Amino acid sequence: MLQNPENCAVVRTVGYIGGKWKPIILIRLLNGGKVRFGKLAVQMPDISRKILSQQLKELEEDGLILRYSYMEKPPRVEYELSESGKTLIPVLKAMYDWGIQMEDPATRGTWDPIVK
Amino acid sequence: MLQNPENCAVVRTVGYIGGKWKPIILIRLLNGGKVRFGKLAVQMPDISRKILSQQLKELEEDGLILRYSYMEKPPRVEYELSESGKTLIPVLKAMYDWGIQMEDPATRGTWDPIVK
DNA sequence: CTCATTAGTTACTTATATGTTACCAGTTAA
DNA sequence: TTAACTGGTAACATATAAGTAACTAATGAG
Repeated sequence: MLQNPENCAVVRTVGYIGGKWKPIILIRLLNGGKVRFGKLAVQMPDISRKILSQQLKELEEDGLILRYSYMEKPPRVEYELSESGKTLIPVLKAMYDWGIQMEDPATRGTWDPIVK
Repeated sequence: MLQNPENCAVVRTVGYIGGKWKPIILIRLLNGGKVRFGKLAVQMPDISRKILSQQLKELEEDGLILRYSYMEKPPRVEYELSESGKTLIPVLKAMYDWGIQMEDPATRGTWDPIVK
């Protein structure tokens, strides 16, 4: 995880949810319910499956998501926000709102998975 | 800055304030007023002056802080949160509170520049 | 004259994050 | 019997972030 020499709580939070992909993964799981690995991969075309797998494993190790693996062939694995992960919702909301404010109107995207 | 292929607002926010040092710098400037470069350097013993300088420049280029350079020798430079930077306060607060929740009690630090 | 002062920069090195490609296993359908 | 399905992993390559050491310039103090 991100180094944190001064043991700053904000840096710690960045370590848990920062980076290029973790916010997107978390937002995909925000609406609740289990989501399959393959569905996440389809929803995020630009992330490689290796990185997706790696990020999911880190989120699971950090206790933010739960992983359900069914012993079937072909395999089926589902992910879901944990109780601890749900406490992130107001944090993600604050970061999301601020990021919207800072968005260049000319480059404005339509990507808005936080719908409610 | 951090790549953001899906143009996600949360990732954008991480790009502005993420990393190992930016949260700490911003928190140091939260209480308002101008702070000299050297004072920041003393308050953050583990950051090299080169990196501190670089991070301050990025924050300034992003419009989050203001830089006042007085033409004196030896030089004097002061930094201050901009109006745009002040809009970060609720975001940092949310991230700070969450980070405190996640802190391992055994490793609990005493570092708490958000005093009020 | 010489040294300390301040806020940097330049060149170079190391660490961390992210990415590409190829490969695997057990079952079902063609 | 051959291919497709799924959720990975291993080996390798690159990109970004962070760190180190040496150096600069104008003035004042000793």
